[in-house]
Amino acid sequence: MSDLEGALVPAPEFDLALTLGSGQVFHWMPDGAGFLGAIDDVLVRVEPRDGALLVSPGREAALVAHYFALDHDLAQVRESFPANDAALARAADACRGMRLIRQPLWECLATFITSSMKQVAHIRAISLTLRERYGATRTLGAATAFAYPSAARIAALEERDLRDCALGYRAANLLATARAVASGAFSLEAFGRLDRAAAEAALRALPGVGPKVANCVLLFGGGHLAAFPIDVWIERALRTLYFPGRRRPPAAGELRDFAARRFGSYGGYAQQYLFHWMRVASVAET
DNA sequence: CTCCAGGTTCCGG
DNA sequence: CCGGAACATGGA
Repeated sequence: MSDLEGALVPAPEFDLALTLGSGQVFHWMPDGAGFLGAIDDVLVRVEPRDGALLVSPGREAALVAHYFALDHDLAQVRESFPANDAALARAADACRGMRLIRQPLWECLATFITSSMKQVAHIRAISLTLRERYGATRTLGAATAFAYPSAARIAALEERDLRDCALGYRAANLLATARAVASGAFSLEAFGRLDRAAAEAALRALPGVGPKVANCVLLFGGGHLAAFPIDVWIERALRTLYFPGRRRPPAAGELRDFAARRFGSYGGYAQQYLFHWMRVASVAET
């Protein structure tokens, strides 16, 4: 860490550690009182400083502010939630300062393809291995880290190479999707102009992308804040909070429709709060 | 050893 | 549309 002070970016109501630890993104490393990580191709160090974010010297403050979505109006997010939902209000309270960051689309898509049936620690390990082996090296002062490998880079590999990164059956899916992106069959630029339904359909056509991963990409990489990924934790949360004591638990379709109706245009935030709330509660039990 | 993890796909009702 | 089973890997 340098003694040279970098730019100070205003960051009210922002909890950096909570945001980076909430299962949205998997490559940031703790570094003293801050974190070190790549934003797309740029290695950055950020550290909370009394309502602001200290950004490593020479790095664009605007890049950081955009990535961490410091412009999201969290009060408006909370106000959009159902007024009588005490559980959600409690979860939102426990997650004060958590933001839904804007991830580069390709690395978000690729990372969540590798995330299926994996614990967060495993997802982090896979991301790190892929970056170390196939990503571009980036330095910041004495620190070194790696960008996520491009779609073209992964497309040039063989399935064997990816299995060697502990991807298991996900290797074929990541490879085929990388090739679809590299060839232009799936256009990352065109994706940004699609509405939510069209964007979800385009994602679902990719191998290894089902409803859950598609919604993670819509939410974390596509800026669709109404997207509502339903994983095992959220399923558990919805069942226990909103369908208690039901003989046969609601099926996937019913849960999806329920969430869309109940949580509205900032459903993604509701989802992230509930997700984190459930996981913290689970850790507290054990 | 068994169980499960921010699921997807394919198959038979 | 729905429930089941297979699919790799590693930590608890």
